[in-house]
Amino acid sequence: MSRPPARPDDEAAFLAAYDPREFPAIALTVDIVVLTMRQGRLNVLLVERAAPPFQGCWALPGGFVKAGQEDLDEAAARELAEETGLSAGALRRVHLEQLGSYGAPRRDPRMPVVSVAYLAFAPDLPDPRAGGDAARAAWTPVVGLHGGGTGDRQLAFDHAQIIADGLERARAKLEYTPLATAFLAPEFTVPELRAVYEEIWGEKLHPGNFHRKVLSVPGFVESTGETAERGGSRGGPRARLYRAGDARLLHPALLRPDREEGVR
Amino acid sequence: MSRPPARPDDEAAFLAAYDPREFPAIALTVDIVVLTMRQGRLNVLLVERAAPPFQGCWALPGGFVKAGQEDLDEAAARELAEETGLSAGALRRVHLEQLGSYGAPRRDPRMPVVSVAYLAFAPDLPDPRAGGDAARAAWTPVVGLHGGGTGDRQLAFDHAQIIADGLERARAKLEYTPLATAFLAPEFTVPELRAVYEEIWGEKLHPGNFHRKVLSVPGFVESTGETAERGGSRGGPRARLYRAGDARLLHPALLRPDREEGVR
DNA sequence: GTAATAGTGTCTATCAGACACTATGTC
DNA sequence: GACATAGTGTCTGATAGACACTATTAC
Repeated sequence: MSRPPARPDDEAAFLAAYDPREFPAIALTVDIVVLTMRQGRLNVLLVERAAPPFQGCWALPGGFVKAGQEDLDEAAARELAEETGLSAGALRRVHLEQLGSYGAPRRDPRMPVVSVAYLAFAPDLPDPRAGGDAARAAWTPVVGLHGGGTGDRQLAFDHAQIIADGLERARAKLEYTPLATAFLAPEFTVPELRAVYEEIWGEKLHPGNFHRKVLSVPGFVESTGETAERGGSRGGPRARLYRAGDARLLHPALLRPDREEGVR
Repeated sequence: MSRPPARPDDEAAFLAAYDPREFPAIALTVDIVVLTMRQGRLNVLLVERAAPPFQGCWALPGGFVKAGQEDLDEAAARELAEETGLSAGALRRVHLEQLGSYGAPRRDPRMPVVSVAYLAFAPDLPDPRAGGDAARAAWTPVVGLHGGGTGDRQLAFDHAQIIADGLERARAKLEYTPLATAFLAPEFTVPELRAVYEEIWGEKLHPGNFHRKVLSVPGFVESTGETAERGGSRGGPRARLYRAGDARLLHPALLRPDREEGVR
């Protein structure tokens, strides 16, 4: 596709037609819902805000987009690297995708700010480091986070909604993609994979049927020929080890149980 | 969720920390992929640009977001109404959802512009009206549009990619939602519904199996008790009429045939 | 009449899920 | 030894798709 070069005339014409009252200054940020599994529980990365607004509240990691210097995906990857302190190599094992954009008129009390939210699936990562305008950064268990219970950390802006949307996207993605493996080490067992599904879907799955199903989907996992060092935490034989396969979509998909309810 | 009111201090502090070189001015637009069925073919709404850049090229309808005055969804609905000339009532029958955001560094040669793309499914609509910076507006058959063939209209910016992403989203949505009915009149026949699937998926479906499948999915369609005025265009009995049901998701889903290929 | 279509019946291969069972580990 | 777990076998009900068939309509 050919693209005409920028000409000063164009920009001048554009700026002349630009009415600041109709199009006031707007800021663009990326915010990232980074999900990981720690001790078998789903965690999300949060930072404590050191400055107003929402000072002292917890928020998603993120920052302003360097307009014109980076693509949105690059901005998200940059913020992710900055907030987690991950090397470029470790980042390659993290799945990152765009979740959606949020632009309610007064979601930021200072000025119009539109946030492009991203969703990341990561294996167990080291503790994050605080930095920039964050007082602290911490992995936070997802359970109860969006329920509004008394123990909840108060979330800034509309980040509770963004997290809820990210969790729903994650639940759906496990159905038809092999991305559950992104939460695990490069080599993993089928019971470990099942634990990821059970934690994110919030439901116990049948061990035998799950095992057979995973192995029957072409390209989901491939055997390493090895077995785990130890058996299950409470006994049982040592499980076989697998790597992620080359499939990008699961056929047939692993469907969540129950979904008859809540469909209407 | 409590939200502190905007305080002048906050804004001043923010602007003081704002480095224009690091965060140059950025503009935000919404662009809409409006899909409809006309004479049995899938069409997308395009406008011809009357001003540089890409003067004379065709582009998606859209415009600048009125920052701080409207949500992104509202901006998309407003642009859709402006470009199609639809009444508020007619707009209620149009499905509108966010598709994704596009922010490659020099996608607009004038200045950094991030576009929040939306996807709309509409029944057969009247001819659009041109307006604003559009010389013309026209429904354009989708076939061959993204193939880069000789007959293609040259598309501005990255709109060819946005349309391709919208089409892929549409294909997926037909699988697990009843949104194919959004392309049809309030009352429709099963063969008409099948024609929508065949056109968007680009595959012929088995008439008998499709018919039984649609009626077996709870809440997909509900009978009106009436039958169509005429039989098929080339003969056959008159089909029964249905309305869209109350399901928001299809269970079980209507899966596309073939997908074994291209999965890896 | 001819040909195409709407809709139903039927058969088969596949799949999801329930249940049973053995072998192998932890404690 | 007690008990939980990994993995396999088997059965059943649901489903997708192929095929056949009848009735109805346009031309």
